[in-house]
Amino acid sequence: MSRNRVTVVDIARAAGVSKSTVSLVLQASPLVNETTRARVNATIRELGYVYNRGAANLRQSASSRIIGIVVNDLTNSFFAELAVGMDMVMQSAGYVQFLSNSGESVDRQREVIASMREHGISGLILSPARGTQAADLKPLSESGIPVVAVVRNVVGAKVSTLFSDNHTGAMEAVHHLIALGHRRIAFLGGTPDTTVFTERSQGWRDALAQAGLDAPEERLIGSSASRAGGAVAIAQALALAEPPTAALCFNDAAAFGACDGLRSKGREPGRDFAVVGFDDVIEAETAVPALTTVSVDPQAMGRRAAQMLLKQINAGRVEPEAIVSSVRLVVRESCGAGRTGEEKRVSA
Amino acid sequence: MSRNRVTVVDIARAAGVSKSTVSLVLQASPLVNETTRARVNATIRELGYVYNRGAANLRQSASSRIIGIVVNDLTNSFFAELAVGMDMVMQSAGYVQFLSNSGESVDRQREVIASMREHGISGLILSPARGTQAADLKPLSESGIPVVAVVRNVVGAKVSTLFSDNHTGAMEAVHHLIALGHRRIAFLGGTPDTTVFTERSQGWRDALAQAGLDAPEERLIGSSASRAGGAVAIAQALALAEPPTAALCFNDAAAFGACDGLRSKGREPGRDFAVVGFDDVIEAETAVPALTTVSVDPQAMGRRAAQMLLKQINAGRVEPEAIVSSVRLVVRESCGAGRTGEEKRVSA
DNA sequence: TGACAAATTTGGAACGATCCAATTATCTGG
DNA sequence: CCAGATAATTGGATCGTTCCAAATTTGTCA
Repeated sequence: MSRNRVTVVDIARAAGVSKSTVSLVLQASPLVNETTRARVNATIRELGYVYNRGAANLRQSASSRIIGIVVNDLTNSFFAELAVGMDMVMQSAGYVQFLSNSGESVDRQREVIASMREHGISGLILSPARGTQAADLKPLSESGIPVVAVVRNVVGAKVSTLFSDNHTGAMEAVHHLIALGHRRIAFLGGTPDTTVFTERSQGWRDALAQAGLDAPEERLIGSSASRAGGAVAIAQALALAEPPTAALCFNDAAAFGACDGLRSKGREPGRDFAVVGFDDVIEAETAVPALTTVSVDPQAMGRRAAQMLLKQINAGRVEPEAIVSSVRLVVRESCGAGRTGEEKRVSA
Repeated sequence: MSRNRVTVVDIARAAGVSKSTVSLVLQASPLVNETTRARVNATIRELGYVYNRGAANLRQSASSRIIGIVVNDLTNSFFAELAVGMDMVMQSAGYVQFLSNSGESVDRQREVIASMREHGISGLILSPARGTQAADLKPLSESGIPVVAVVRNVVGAKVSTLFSDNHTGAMEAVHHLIALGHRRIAFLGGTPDTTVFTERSQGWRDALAQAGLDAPEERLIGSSASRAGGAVAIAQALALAEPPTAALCFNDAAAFGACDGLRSKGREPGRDFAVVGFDDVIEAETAVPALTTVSVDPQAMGRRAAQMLLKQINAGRVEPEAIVSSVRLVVRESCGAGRTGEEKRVSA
């Protein structure tokens, strides 16, 4: 067994003060005399004392300085960047995170959240697995633990939310493609069971309708929201009687897959077919051709979500707010618009 | 404030037993009578009791069931997959992880580890930031907390290690390129300040030497280990007086970048130039062309690291072991070898 | 029925920090 | 040199659980 740990009492004894004084020093209280503080701090270093946050958290007042983050797929770089953004903010706020992957399983998500709760998280950021019910989050909000839902919605849950403006983003992208002269524009990738899909595909439909163009359902081709899924979807699109000449993809991964699929059919994305993605993950900028995409800036979104949560934790009371973060179309090469040059610095 | 939480005492009162009995029920002790157990469990559910692990951990015996994971770059999918593998094992072992990003900063790494220690982790898996000293891990091992270093080494530290067999993997890749008829083979990407780089580049050198071929230093072109870095490196390689016809890249990200760079110079990877990566991240299989790469299987490596750590935690004493996990060359399209067909299922 | 064993249950003292009220040391000005 | 204020320090109770030794209930058998 590890040797018995050093506690405040040990420090107190060694420094010749009471444990109360040591506690005050630990909290950097102004009440304690400078020389005493120095002596205690020296002893702390000398004995290799490690603060035991668990013990401190026992008093019902204090916050645990732990938050939970649950995402559905860390291997998707969108979520990885989201997590990194959260990590940054939390780290500098002196928090530490439990970070887990639900892998789209509500059961695992439930287990993980329960476990985090036992460990005393003071807040949770959740990118809900498909099929998450409001009831799954009920216990959290009932015990006053703030929750921020990101990316996807949980209908009926009284939690804060942070989504990107999917509808507007999709519309902008489609408008851009129309302006470039395209008339048959497809929507590729994604599964229809998320609000994100609904919003993005509706944006596609609405933009086309606004321009007086057709949005036949055969041009809305779902698939898994991955690189592989994008490849499958583009193949299906090209096989149509009236194949599209451009596509808005559900996300960047699907867009990359669409580019792959085009190449394997001997077509060059950006020249023979316009591809637009959604999210603006890091590789979008350096890929060849650089991906035109609707920038969601997942890292910034992560930071924002973390700030929302911290605000609620500090406020001490749960006051759900709903924020829709705006998006902007970043025009690069894959849509066939003139390359701006500004994006070329990397490969130069 | 949140309403005052439900404790064992509340359960005890409501169920008409003592808190000790409730505690026994919580630990599923066989000592307690069946009917009593049922009654207590019912009360627990009824009152919405949440176990307070922090309080339990106060008794010096118990393990916290928390481990820490620190990686240097979560946005790199190699590390994301590594983390997911660990998450899987930890989740089913009933553990929960603190997961943080050091972003290659030893200072942040130190802070994060210190914070995790205050929260009472019972083990740590670390993919060390560049420049990590053995002294940084000393306090951990001294207090008996097992540490597993993955991917990179920390010289002089008494911790368990899990690396991939970088030297052999690099040699295999180069042998393959030689067998395909290449004579001028470059090594692209990566920075020389990690053991991983040393091992992989040495494998490149040794394989060439074994075949009686030259390994001039000008063909060893370092750069950041990223997509952008790979693009820079290949540009430099093509500008040489005697440009190489093939390259082993430091990792898959650099290899993708090299492909990008080739294309922007009008050369098709796999046809005009052979590219081999290292790691075998998920996209390697679905990219076009599919990337020939040395498979490290990061997710499996993550699972293995987690198992090593759990073993040590359960053993109760720190007994460092060093494991080198074997790698294998996965031949796909980017090296110009005939496509096997087996890899084509996705885009079909 | 009583003696003894086995099965259950139970107070109370930990664990390591915080916080309050109370105490002691130090300073100030008349 | 002392009253009164201020500064600094300090016991002890407390948080929610576990664990031990001891107490109580139940069961068995002569």
